[in-house]
Order: sequence, then structure tokens, then C-alpha cells
Amino acid sequence: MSVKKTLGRVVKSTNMPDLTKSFSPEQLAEAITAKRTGMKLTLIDVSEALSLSKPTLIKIEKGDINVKLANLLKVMEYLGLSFSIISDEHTQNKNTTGASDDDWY
Amino acid sequence: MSVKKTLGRVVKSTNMPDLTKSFSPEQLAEAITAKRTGMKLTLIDVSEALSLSKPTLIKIEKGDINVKLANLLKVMEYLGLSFSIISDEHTQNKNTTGASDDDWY
DNA sequence: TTTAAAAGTAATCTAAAGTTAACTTATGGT
DNA sequence: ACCATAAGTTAACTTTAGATTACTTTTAAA
Repeated sequence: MSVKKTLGRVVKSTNMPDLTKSFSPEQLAEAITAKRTGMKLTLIDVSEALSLSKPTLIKIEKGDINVKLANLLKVMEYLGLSFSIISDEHTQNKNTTGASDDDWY
Repeated sequence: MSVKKTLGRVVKSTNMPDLTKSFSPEQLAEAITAKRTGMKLTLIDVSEALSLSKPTLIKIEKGDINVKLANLLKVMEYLGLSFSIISDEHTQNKNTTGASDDDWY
């Protein structure tokens, strides 16, 4: 249930977030905590597995952005989380020079 | 052209990134540089606008993950970029306790 | 309601990210 | 070729995120 298919390919499930909507650092923190607890892991579990201190993990899960990107990525990768990039507006200066390979941003 | 439709709904255009695909730090760096140059901004422009040093900006645009998350977010926000979160696998431990509000991760 | 485990906080110290400033190497225009 | 501007590098110094340790608080079983 709740998994919609289109032409045999999974497109969306009701419990999935809208990937076109940008996430705030707080939401990212919430997602990390939720994923970790969902996997029944304690902070110490993650701490030992990644050689990161508990205070640092707590900062990350509190949404504190004064952390090293490398540490955040380590945690996300360990928990099976990744990110995608969104270019906020669609009001770009559509260049005169024809569309190149990666002119979406 | 290049816009594929499935059951009448736009799914993808070649110039748009697949938001369901996770981005690597290198790709993020590329996107930042591309967006900045597309906006005709120099590193010094951004540096002065955000009170960030040039070496730090270069680290960010080189894909160096040993940077403060806060600095990366500052740059992204200034350029109109944001991120969304992806839960990598579909092999979650579908909890016995019924699906809650945000159990997608 | 104890009690143990997990979460969270605080202080100190160290490793490293960030700044500044000067320099070198592209890049593009005239 | 020349010149100006942007990009990138390097070194010395400053700032701060992260580790450690110990402590406090919360949570949830027994």
C-alpha cells in the first residue's frame, strides 16, 4: 500500500518527502535522528562506528550548522542518507548561448 | 524536446538534475561554481558579500569537505541553491508499529 | 520507584578550519 | 605580445570545532 507505480516504476509513496522541496538544517537533523533511532542505534553506537565524539553527534542532531561537513556526511552515509541539490528559482538568466550540458542551475 | 512525459505528467527534462539521485560533494562543488559564474560573480564578489575568505570559497568549489557546514550553506543560500534529503535504500525495517508521519527514512 | 542505559551538558585542551596578506598562475580582452 | 582581472596557492597567525572526561538529566524497563 501507499506505493504508487507508473509504467511499472515506483514513483512515490505517501510517506516519502517531496524531493523538490528544500530542507532546512533542522529538518536534516530530524531526519538523521529519525533514521538512527529507526535503525535502533544509539549515539554511542554511531560514535564508535564512525570514530566521532558524542558531543559532535549531538550537535549534528540538534541542527547546529557549526560542524564540519565531512562529519555530517560521514553520519549521513552511515545511516543511508544522501542529498540532492535544488536550484531555487526558475528565473535564471537563460543564457543566450544555447543550453549546455549542465545549465540547469 | 527532451521533456519526457509519463501518463501526461512531466517527469524529467534533460537539463534538470534527477532529484532522486544523490549528489557527491564534487557535484555540489561543480553546481556552486556553475551557478556563481552563471550569475557573473567572482570569488571576490561572493567573498565580500558573505565575509568569507577566498581560500575558503576555493575549498568549497574544489569539493573539499573539510569546511564548516555553515559556510557552505551561506554560499548555497546566496547563490540560490538548496538541498533535499534522500533515504538511500528501500530496504528499511518496515516497522511493526504502523507507518507514522515521517517514517520514510 | 529504583535502576540502568541513553541523551544531553560543561570544561579543558588540541587539532585543524579559517583569515590575512602576499604571491603565482591562468584567462580574456585590446 | 601586453595588461588587467580572476583564480588559485602558500605561509604565519587566529579562531574554533572536535575529543576527552566527567557530570547531569531524561527515558524506559524491571
